[in-house]
Amino acid sequence: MSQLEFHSATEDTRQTWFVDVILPVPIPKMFTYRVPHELSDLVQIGCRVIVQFGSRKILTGVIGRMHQTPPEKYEAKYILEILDDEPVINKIQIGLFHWIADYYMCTLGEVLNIALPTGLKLSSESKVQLHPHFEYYESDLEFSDKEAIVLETLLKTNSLSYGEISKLLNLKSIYSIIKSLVYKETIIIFEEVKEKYKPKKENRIRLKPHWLGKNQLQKAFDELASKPKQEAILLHYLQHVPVFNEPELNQKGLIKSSFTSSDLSGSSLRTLIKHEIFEEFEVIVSRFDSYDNSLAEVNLTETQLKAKDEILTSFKEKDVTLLHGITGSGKTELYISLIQDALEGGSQILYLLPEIALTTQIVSRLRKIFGDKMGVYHSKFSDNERVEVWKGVLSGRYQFVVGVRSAIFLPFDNLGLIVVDEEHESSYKQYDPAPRYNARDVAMVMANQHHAKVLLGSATPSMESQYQAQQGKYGLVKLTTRFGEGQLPDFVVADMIRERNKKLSKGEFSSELVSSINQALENKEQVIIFQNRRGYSPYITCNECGWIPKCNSCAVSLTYHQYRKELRCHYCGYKEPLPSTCEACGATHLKTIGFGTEKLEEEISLLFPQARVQRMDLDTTRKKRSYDTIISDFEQGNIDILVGTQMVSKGLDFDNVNLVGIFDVDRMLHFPDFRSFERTFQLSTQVSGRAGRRNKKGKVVIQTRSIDQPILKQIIEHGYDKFYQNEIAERHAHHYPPFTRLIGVTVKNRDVKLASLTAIKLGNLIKEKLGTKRVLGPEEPIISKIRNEYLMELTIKLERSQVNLAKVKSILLETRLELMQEKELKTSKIIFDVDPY
DNA sequence: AGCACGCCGACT
DNA sequence: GTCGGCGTGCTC
Repeated sequence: MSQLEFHSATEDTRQTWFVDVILPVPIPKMFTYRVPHELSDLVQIGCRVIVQFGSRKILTGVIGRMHQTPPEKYEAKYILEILDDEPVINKIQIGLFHWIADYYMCTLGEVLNIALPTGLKLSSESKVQLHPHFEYYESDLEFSDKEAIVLETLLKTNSLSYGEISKLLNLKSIYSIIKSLVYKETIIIFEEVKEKYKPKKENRIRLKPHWLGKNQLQKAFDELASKPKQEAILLHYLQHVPVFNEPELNQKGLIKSSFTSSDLSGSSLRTLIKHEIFEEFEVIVSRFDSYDNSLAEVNLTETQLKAKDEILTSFKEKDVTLLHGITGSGKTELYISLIQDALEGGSQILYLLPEIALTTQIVSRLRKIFGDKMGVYHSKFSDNERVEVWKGVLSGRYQFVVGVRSAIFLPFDNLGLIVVDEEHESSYKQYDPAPRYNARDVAMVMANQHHAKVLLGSATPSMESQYQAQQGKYGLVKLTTRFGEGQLPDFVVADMIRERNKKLSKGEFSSELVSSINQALENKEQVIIFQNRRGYSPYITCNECGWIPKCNSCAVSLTYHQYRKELRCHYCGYKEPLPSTCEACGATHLKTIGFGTEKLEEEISLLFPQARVQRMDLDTTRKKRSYDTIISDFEQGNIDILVGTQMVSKGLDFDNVNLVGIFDVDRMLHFPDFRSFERTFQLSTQVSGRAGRRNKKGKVVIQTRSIDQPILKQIIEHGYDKFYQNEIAERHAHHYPPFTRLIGVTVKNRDVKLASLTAIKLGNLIKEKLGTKRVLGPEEPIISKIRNEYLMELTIKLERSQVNLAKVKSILLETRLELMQEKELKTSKIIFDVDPY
């Protein structure tokens, strides 16, 4: 009793903690919860907590701040549980989250949602069960038929989720029934929380310890003398685990599955376990195989060594260095060498790659050098695997991580170097959902937090990065010689208009491309044809009336996919079978218009019947292994011609490719966007880099109808500098990045008129506040409707030096808030996209 | 974003 | 009369 009094006395003197929790909801603030005294010693910033949010929802959040100020305007709820002994997110990250939310104009919750791997998030499901004091058969209460069904089912099954009840009663809204049953105190509602991450477990078998030792084992054999099947199992065990010589090996045992693989009897094993000769136990194992370290050495060439020196010198003065290295100049070796140095220095390293460049090829190459020290963070990994990489970074197991965009969210606490390879890639920018962040740019902020260095690498640096380098903000190092004497390819531009007029072309294939392919096939060389459009044809049309099938939910024509005989919308995923007749006039002839990779593949097979053709695009690489299969088939020479989208442009080194065809450069060139030239230059240069790797000069054929475009000349001459000079002048003249900063604004509404009304009002308000010159639009985008929402766009252009960015953003957010007060416009969604791509 | 709650039209 | 639709306000 005195003990109890003593306790409560100290509790009164103890301070009550409050925590501001970041919750995965799109509300722009943290939520304050009270910490029960018994948990006071356990709360830490960065730990996950379970809290109740709203009347019933249970959520996982992360503690973002701790303090002792009770909120004034409301009573804080208690946190229900703390999930972690140690923070899963560190303080540097919390700071970064704030920066991202601020800079990219989204909420902390949205950042958390993307940052935390799904496996670390918990979700809850509302369920009901019978009230403990309620006895159905002894009750005098009146129940409706539906209520009775629910109660009777609960007697049998213990608990039901809302969804299950809804199905059971064949009703959509079950709310009133539940409310009535709760009111009658016959059921209670509870939340079931599930931890998603499950460690991988392995069942193992070992000898019970008292059998260890020669005499004991002999005894065991004696006992089993008349039971050959059991004896076989014991022998199998001893063969793999020689406990005679090393009894300590028994501790680890032998994996259970090894007993089932051969002709050993499972039931005999069970008997042996029952008779306590063997025992079964469980261990938690990693989902990743283990590897040896340092199997391979990296030897840099003289040029590479020189570049490395320059980078290191540059790092002394500047935090960011741009490495401009042409394709095939061996940037990867350079990265590896720098990473090795950083590892020895004891700091962490992050190596970012765009999705399509993070291939098995590159991972296995790195694996040979860094072995177990390296973690891989990839979107094709399962939720569980990602949690293991996350925890591996926390525990220090992975000092070095190679990963895609989202790897910037891993819990690093001591970064020394971040490498952003293919720095110009647009896939570093996340577009949907929020946060609409650019991993390259966030990486630089992150490096700043850690006092780390950033190396940006590219064969075709983005205008932004090159400009910063020119201005002296970043260091600049060039690598201009190709590895292994490789030469840059010859370029040929095929003028499709002339070819067509002179009837030289075969369909959409120029005579140049056809003869080059024939030549390559004769020489037993491989060919890559690049076409940045998947599917069979971008649309089909009726020969008679010109009808074109369109998506019902989006303002686009449906793309025809031949291998499934389907029409598909590339924006919302809608699909339907290919109609046999025109839905407008009933005519039976529908023709395909335009070339996607599928049709290209088909036409090539027809034109070159002797060649083995393979297609590589989103549709042929959906499965986890399919990408690798195609690549290794190509590597082994089982494919003569590879047709593909962007996927064929990245990081693949094939010795036997000497011809690359760019099937339709115009499509990229005429894309209505200020970056279209930059993108065309980058993509064309990257694909061209696949041609002629070793000792032999490759060839690139570019098909175009705009033969006079100066940019084609720049691609041909591989004149990055020339291209940059022209393009930077254009950007300057028209006030585009890097001279300005853009904020894209998208307005969405299911009603066309409301979408445009909102956009116009919004446009007027911001024009008033920021000046007319700084606001472009509103305009209807090329695709004016997606998933049944009509879109309108505005672009805000801000001069870099003259504008207080933070102030502009707060004006924008205020304006949105203001507009959302208007009853009519409330249904509109307004989305800001900072630094759009 | 969810979810509760309210108000309204459309059917057993 | 329910049932289900959608509009609105709130979440520590």
